[in-house]
Amino acid sequence: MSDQHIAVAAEHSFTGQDPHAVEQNDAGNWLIQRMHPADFDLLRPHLRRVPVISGDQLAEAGSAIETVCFPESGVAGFLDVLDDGRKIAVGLLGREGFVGWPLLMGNDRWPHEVMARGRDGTALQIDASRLKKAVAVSPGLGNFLVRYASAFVTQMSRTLVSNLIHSIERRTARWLLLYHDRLDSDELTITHEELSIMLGVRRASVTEALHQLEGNGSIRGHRGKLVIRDRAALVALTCETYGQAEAEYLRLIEPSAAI
Amino acid sequence: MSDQHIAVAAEHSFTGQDPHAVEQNDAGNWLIQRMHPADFDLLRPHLRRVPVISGDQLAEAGSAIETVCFPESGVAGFLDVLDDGRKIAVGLLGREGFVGWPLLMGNDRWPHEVMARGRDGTALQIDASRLKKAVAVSPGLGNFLVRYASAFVTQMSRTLVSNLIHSIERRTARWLLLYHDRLDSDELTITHEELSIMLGVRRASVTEALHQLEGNGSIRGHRGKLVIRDRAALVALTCETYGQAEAEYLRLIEPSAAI
DNA sequence: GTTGGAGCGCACGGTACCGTACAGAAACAA
DNA sequence: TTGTTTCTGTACGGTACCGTGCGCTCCAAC
Repeated sequence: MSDQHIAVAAEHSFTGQDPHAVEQNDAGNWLIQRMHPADFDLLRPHLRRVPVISGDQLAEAGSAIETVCFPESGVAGFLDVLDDGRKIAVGLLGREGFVGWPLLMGNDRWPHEVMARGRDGTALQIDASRLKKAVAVSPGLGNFLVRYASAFVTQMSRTLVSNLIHSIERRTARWLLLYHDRLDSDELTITHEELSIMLGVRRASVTEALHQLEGNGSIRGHRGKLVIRDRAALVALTCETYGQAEAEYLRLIEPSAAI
Repeated sequence: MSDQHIAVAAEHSFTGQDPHAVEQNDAGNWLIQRMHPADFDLLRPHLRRVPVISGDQLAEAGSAIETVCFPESGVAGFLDVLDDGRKIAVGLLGREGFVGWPLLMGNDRWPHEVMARGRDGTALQIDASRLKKAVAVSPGLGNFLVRYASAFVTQMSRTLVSNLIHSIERRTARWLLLYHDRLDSDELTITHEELSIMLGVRRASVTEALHQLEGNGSIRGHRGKLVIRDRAALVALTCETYGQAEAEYLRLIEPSAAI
């Protein structure tokens, strides 16, 4: 967040460059890190590091996509918003992706609400119009970014399956893994209430599920916090709904080859 | 299917053109119809009309995308395949879309199994490599096609929500609407068994749900067939999980404007 | 220290599903 | 006709959820 922002700026001030400039090697976002350097050069003049506070609304369902951001820490929950105001989580995104993939699919409006979660941190932000121009110049960049969208859709698909066939305990295990993957710490800052929204169930059901997970030693719960103690046990509980989407991400993003 | 194929070929034989050539106006697929004529010209030499029989496997999860097809009749169910062989439906596609949208998202492998359903009919098929070349020549075509992918993802998202918050009766109503939209007739050829796969529930639960729908007069059931008698009643049952994705399709596809 | 709120534990009856199973009815083949 | 398969109706006990509500505990604010 702000402190970090200042720290990063200071770190580079001695180079004589714009102190606000973002460099590819110090970017905390995996897509920024792994994109072709020439593509990064297209984006760099327009990238700015901004603070992201847990609870921030990064996008409003139905409104125009004006800025896109590449998280460097924390997570972003994608929520489908119903007419009655209820919100159901359809996916989770962190520093491995970017908030704005619908733009790369030709959509100029947010299909979901996006909420910052997990921890306060930073993101690299760019105006949607700038990104579109860069993609027009470099089709390879567009292809690279839309491959992430493909990976996210796979995650959505697995979430759908998990919701349909698994108990709340298993679904909770899966969601904790999605969180854990995207944060640096084994200690997750999350309440039962928030998990219940993500899973689309009662808060009390989450409490019960977490007790079961505590029972077999895979997690420890404190007030507003959860500590991951046995990841393997969690993975085992998710059966096949965790891992495939993550492998798909690596397959699609790791190689810089275009289709 | 084959009969229709021959009929279409005969219809054009007197023009002196290649009897197998596909014309934009007589294509039954909405995307083919609505794409820019110049883009259609890029595809035309490589398009072929092929029969599609209900039950055909159009794609195998995990295998390479070699051909892409634009259905002219019937529907295609997208299924996530689990390690134990169980299959869960994540979406439905018909003549309004195309089987192969993952390719336009930079993915060279099928993320799902795709099964032809509903009725026998035809599709316009093209080799994936040919389509990629056409998209490389015309970015506008790529943008147009990937916008359909965006609409499909919205449908997936609503399916996820529907599975999470609605009773089997409501989810059945929604699925019947998705079918009905993509077929010409009020009479749907579908068994309880098949619906149960699509909804991820017991076959007996579907039977029960259909009886409820018959009870309020919205459908009539026969052996292997269902007749839609009151669409509005079905729509009402789906609450907000039907309609939004369909509106999104029109918003993204109707105008030929690029972003 | 007191107060207030947020987070959590727990309990109640209710119900919408589940897995399984079996038999009748319709379509089809020989 | 007879058999065979497919589709449908129905039943059973079991359970994993649900909506609701209430009270405890921790923590922060004052």
